[in-house]
Amino acid sequence: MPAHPRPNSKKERRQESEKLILAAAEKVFSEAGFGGATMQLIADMAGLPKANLHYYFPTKEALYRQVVENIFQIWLKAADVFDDADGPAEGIGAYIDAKMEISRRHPAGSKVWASEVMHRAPVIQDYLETTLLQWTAGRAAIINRWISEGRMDPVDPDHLLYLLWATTQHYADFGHQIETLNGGQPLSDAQWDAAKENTKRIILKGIGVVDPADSGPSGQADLGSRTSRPE
Amino acid sequence: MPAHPRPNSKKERRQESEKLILAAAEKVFSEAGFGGATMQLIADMAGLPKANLHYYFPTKEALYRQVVENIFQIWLKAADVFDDADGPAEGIGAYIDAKMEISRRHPAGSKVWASEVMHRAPVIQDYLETTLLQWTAGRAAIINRWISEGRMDPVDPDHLLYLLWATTQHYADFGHQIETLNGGQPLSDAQWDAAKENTKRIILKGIGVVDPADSGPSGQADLGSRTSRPE
DNA sequence: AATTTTCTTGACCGAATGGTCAGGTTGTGG
DNA sequence: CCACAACCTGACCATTCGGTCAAGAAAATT
Repeated sequence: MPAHPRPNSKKERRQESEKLILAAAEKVFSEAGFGGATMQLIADMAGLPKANLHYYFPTKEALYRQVVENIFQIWLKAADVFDDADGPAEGIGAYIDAKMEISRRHPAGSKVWASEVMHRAPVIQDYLETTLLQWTAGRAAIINRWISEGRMDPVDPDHLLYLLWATTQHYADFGHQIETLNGGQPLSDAQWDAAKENTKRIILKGIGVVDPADSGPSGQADLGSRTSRPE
Repeated sequence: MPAHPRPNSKKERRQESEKLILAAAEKVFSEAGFGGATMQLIADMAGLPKANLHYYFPTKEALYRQVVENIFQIWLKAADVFDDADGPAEGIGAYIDAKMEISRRHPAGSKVWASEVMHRAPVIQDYLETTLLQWTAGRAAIINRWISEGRMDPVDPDHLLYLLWATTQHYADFGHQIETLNGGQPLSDAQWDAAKENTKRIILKGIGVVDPADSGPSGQADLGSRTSRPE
């Protein structure tokens, strides 16, 4: 038992290999879909022989499942900003920011998740029925409380959540389409900020949130707004 | 030359067969993705021998391309309501209705389209760069005109379109997730109406559209469905 | 050093896939 | 009725796929 974990300890190497494989798998699955992805392609992208993949992940499905579960965790974690908020302006605004950031930083994972759900969630249906169902109910309760407190319009919480999910996820899943319509260029930092601000402004105004701290100066469409980065 | 085209004329049978195959293909592609779909599966679902598929569509890709192009046409056609409108309330409202209806009536096609774009549009990239680009520019011009006329807030037209696409498409692509969160039941007619009304109300209000003719029953959101789960 | 455990990998396998083709059937125009 | 074209399909093929395995290499443990 080494007092100082050397850079090449057994466990570390295992974790590094798994991480390497998972990263390659996420990319390949996102680009080709589960059916179109091949273990050979993933192996090549990870720079490992195919048989080595099967040492760490016994089957293609096991590897895929791990990729999906990883992105699901990231997805759920973005909810923290929702819970810790004092009101709808802060909570929903920060949630939009957080989910937009996920679309920006994890486009591959977002696509894998979208693909999984689109194909009737063959491997994470249980998560949908348990974790996600509870999560949604909890957030709907928060929204309903805000509504009853008169801090926002009476909207259906479920459909509001769908609206948030759809809009933010769109920037990842349809990123290629957006890029094409943007002259073939990926969105710049300023454009990402503009996307966030536009989305937040429209939705927050749309649900009747009037927060002096966030209502913006006279509703300009200008993209000079700054972005708050939660840690 | 038969004066009256009999029900089994050559051309009619051909069109019927193609239609049958395309319907089966759309379903299989949407459920399994391009890579996961097999010609055998499509053949079984169409009730035809596999070799027959290859008579009408030489390759899997040709069949897939046809499916994608078909849904793209439906997609584009929904734009008509946008063009014919007198103002943002009518135009955008009707566009949301039309696209929601597509998500409802053509969920399989919508998923195929989403999947195609998600995978970097391998077969319809040219459509994105030509038809869709022009379409988008034209609608952005309309929106900008409405803005300059003071009929809505100054929002970025592109991001507004993304918001519309995302929200409406979500009800098809993530229909399975919505269904799971709805207690495993598909959305009822009333729930679809609620989804439409919620979406329209939030977005139209969010972009500052105030049209007395379209502000719904009794101005303030009466919104029949507080909870979307029927008891 | 000896031994046990963990890791690595080229070679291989049965199954499935997209696609082909030859030969047969059916409809059609003359 | 004939001849031609269009249509249909069971059998077949080359390739690729996910997965296995045995034999070795590299650590960890004793």
